[in-house]
Amino acid sequence: MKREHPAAEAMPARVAEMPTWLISRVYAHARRLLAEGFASVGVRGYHYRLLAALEEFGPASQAVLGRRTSIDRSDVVAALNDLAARGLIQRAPDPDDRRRNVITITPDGTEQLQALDEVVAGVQERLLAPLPPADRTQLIGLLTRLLEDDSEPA
Amino acid sequence: MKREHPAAEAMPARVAEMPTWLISRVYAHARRLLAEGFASVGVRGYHYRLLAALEEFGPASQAVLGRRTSIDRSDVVAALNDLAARGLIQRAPDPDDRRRNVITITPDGTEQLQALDEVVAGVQERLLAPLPPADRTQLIGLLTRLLEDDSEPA
DNA sequence: GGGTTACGTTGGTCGCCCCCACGACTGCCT
DNA sequence: AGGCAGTCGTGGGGGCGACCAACGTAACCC
Repeated sequence: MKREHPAAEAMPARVAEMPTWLISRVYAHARRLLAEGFASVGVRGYHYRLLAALEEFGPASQAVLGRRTSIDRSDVVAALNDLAARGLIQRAPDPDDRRRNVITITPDGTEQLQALDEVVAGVQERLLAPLPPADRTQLIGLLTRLLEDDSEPA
Repeated sequence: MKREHPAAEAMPARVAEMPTWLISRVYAHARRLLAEGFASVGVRGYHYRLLAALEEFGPASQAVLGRRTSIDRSDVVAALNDLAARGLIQRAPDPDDRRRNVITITPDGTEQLQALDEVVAGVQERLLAPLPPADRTQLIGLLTRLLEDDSEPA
């Protein structure tokens, strides 16, 4: 009955309360939860983000998608290949700019996305479970502020 | 003058405020800062964690080190190889248990660790820069609570 | 028209996390 | 004493997320 993970033991003190460490732990936890949820549908984070961007902003070029989702151009290609292979998106050359592809989400894609939305919502809930609503907004606010000042003013 | 990163553009709304997303962004940010800091010394997160564990708890077997730092046994081997090659740690067979190696941090290792400690402290500062002290403790508290209830009570 | 910029794509790297299998060895239990 | 369970070090593999370099094509702008 003692399966569990290798057993945590004790972490070096200087690390235990280090924000970067806490972040990475929470990240690992979140990623795990997401992976669990996505696994059932055979999908990864990249796929979800791309589908979401497509559904919210409509058809777009791969480069734009990449910028919107913070995914590298290269990785967008691969992820879209996967999605196209499953018929969740459609790739067509842009008549107005022959360098581009216009990516469109298909009905199947929209459907899949809705299912994923529920999965993701469940994950948020599971992740934040230990916090009462007020603290959740607090946390979201704090995290957001960490990112706002991200760009170096220099 | 606007080379920057690809340029953020706009994120899908359903994702933008999603805790898992914020976490992953903050994590990416933190990781970058750490990587920058560590790069100058040619060291990675694993190395730092191991050195810290050695300095705080004293010599230990590789398995114990792995448990203390949450690093997989396999990865501990590789990281220790690196550290040993630089003379920052020393590997010796344990006379009391011939399955084990006893890992000891060398004076050079301690020295290196101190340098790294400063680097890491600087990174924490840079990461939390947008937040006043009160909010920093708030954040740390919230993150910690997300982790506490991590293990399923079952 | 010629230089610069943007696009899609290929093909890598790296950090971190994780699993499996093996041989060597210990420890415990009977 | 003998045997089985469990540990330890090690090597192998894989996966995900982020990132970078380079190319050929096409558009842009002066």
